[in-house]
Amino acid sequence: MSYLEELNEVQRKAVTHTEGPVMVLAGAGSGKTRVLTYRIAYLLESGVDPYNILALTFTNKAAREMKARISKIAGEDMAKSLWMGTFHSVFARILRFEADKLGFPSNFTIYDSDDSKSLLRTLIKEQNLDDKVYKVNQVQNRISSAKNSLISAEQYQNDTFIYNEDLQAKKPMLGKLYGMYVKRCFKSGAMDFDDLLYLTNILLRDQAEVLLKYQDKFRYIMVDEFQDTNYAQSNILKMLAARHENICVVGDDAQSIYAFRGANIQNILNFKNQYPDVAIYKLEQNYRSTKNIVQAANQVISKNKEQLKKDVWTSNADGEQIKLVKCLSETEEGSFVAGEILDLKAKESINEDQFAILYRTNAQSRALEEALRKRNIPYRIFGGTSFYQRKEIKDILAYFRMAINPNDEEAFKRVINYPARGIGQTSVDRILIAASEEGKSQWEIVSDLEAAHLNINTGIRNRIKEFVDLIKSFQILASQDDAYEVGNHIASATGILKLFYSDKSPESVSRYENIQELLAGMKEFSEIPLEPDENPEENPRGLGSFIQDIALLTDTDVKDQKEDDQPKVALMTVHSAKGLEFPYVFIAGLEENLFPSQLSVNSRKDLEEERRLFYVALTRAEKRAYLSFATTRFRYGSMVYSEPSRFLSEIDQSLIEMPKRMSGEQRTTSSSYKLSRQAIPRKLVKPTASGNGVSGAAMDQIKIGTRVNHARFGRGEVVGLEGELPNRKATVDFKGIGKKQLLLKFAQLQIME
DNA sequence: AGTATCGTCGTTTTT
DNA sequence: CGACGATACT
Repeated sequence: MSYLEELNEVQRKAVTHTEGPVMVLAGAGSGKTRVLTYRIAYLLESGVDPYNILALTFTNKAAREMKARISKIAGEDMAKSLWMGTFHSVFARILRFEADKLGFPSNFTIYDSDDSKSLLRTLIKEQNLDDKVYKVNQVQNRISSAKNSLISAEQYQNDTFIYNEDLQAKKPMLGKLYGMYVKRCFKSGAMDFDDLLYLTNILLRDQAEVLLKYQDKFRYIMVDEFQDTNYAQSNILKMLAARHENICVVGDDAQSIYAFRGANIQNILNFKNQYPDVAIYKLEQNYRSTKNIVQAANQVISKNKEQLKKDVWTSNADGEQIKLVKCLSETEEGSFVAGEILDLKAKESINEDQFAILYRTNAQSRALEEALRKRNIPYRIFGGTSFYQRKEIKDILAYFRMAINPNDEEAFKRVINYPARGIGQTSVDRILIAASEEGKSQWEIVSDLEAAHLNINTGIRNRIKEFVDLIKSFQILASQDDAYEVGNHIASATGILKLFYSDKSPESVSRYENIQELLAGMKEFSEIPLEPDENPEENPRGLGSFIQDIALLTDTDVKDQKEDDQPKVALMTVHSAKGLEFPYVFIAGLEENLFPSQLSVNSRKDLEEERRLFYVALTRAEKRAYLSFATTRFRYGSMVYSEPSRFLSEIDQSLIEMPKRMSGEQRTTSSSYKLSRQAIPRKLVKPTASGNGVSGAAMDQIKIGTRVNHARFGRGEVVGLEGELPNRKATVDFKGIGKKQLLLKFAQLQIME
């Protein structure tokens, strides 16, 4: 086991201490991933069956990378059989096995957060609630945190404390919404992200034999980024580990940055209360950064009250001072960053992939991107709208979902009249009402039209039947063929492909390309050779497996098909930079109310999380860190003045250097900047309807040759008439505009004397 | 029925 | 400012 020699003493102890509860407190850059990897390899070499090891990571990417490294040490076969993945993906897998015990189909859909929102929007409307009071995002948050705290809808509704909270917030119906939301998801055979954790808890809590089975299976449990687990997650761990207690959690309380998502820093702070005989190893030697960076980061984090004591140090060189840059605007900030990158590339031949630009909010990326683009610096943005969230992709995925689970209400909503097949809003609403009255899903209503009490005419009835037949044909294909064949068929049979192919507008071209990219991904998926443990009967390369596979992917996991090998500057939020490292790091927008965020400055707890976030940002840097702030910045469309972030003053001045500003040293003394240049709201000049429109009675007075006036097109002469009243259409030749066809009942034409 | 325009809202952060 | 949902229009 030669790799043990690559470890320092504490690392080696953490790796070889395999029995009983272990907590590894790993400072930034202290070789945490290496410890986890080697620990798993060590277990395997000690004869532990890979099937008995569960390793949970925070991102799919981390899981993939770790698997790759274990393959190298312990062999591919071993690595393949490990249960390794994110909480969500591992427990989704288990839930599929055990779905029937919860009354769910094993091919349940996973609602992403847009699907949940859409369902909530529907429910709010159905209940005739004011959507200004019941804001979808807030409702979703409330339900999400209830689930993360393992509070069921019934408990929620019966809890007077919660009810009073909601009452005070003037939202007494939240409990009811929660209950309805759960019911509708159930009826749709759908789980949202939180359900994957919540329902796993329910499953393990209520089904003793299931719990026993997985307790026995997962004899060794390892958890990465433990500081970011929430109650639902830590409770799963507690239950699973209760039998063997071979649980090893790795984390850094100083890097806990997901409290907003329910992550509870107390999980790590209290781990030793839960397991009194826990062995704690502190990895304090940083191998990543220079002394200056480590020291600056330590100074920052020391301002936090809530933390476990740790002493991060490094034997690396002192390195350079941290560069602090003041800019006048976000544009100038972008110019500085881009200019600096060009400079370093030219003078020290540093490649683009050595740089990362980090920011607090995604909205900041725009100005930075523009600056890079202007100078032709290749870059790649992580985050933002993911490939799978694009409309054209979600639409076609909705057909895939219908083929696998037609009860999926959100998918149904998307495809019932897309592409347009003449089933209008009114008919869709009637189907929805019928479904809710009869306690069925919308699919159950339309697939048995004869039985349903639907007030719709035969024309629409037939179109619905065609739709049902179409979906049924997809279902049959999906059960037999591989994902690529079915996907290809659906793309053409629905007419979606043609829709974008025939239109040559740039958006359509790009949508067409995106669909082709999706199909290429499906092809790749379908061609993966079968594993010995996969049952061909279950069509493991079919559409169902495909959509299950991609449901939990984020954009950082998606391989960009257009990716070339050209090195690129990385742009991302600090959150998505967690776990990564770069030689040169720019942290942009270090301003009060931005970093720390405006929403966090009023509470010590939130502020401490912002500080940890800054700590994470700073500790990504290996060689050099740039901190920049702008004195003015556009926000909500108007310019605001900003103060430098308080975090900047938490670093000792001796570690900081303010380099001379690059280009044109504009003086900031000009008092003209004091004048607030508030954006003046555009005055809207409403074209007032002049005179009365032509009423029903007057419509028949319009003849060919009648001279008329139109509010927008001005004066013209009627040159043609067709159709019967009240739906008569007139062709009017407008002066200087040309002929227009207008429906008389809408056009509000004024007859000229 | 489908499109253009209007109006509102928001910004953390993501599995 | 920009995205997106609601509405107004044809």
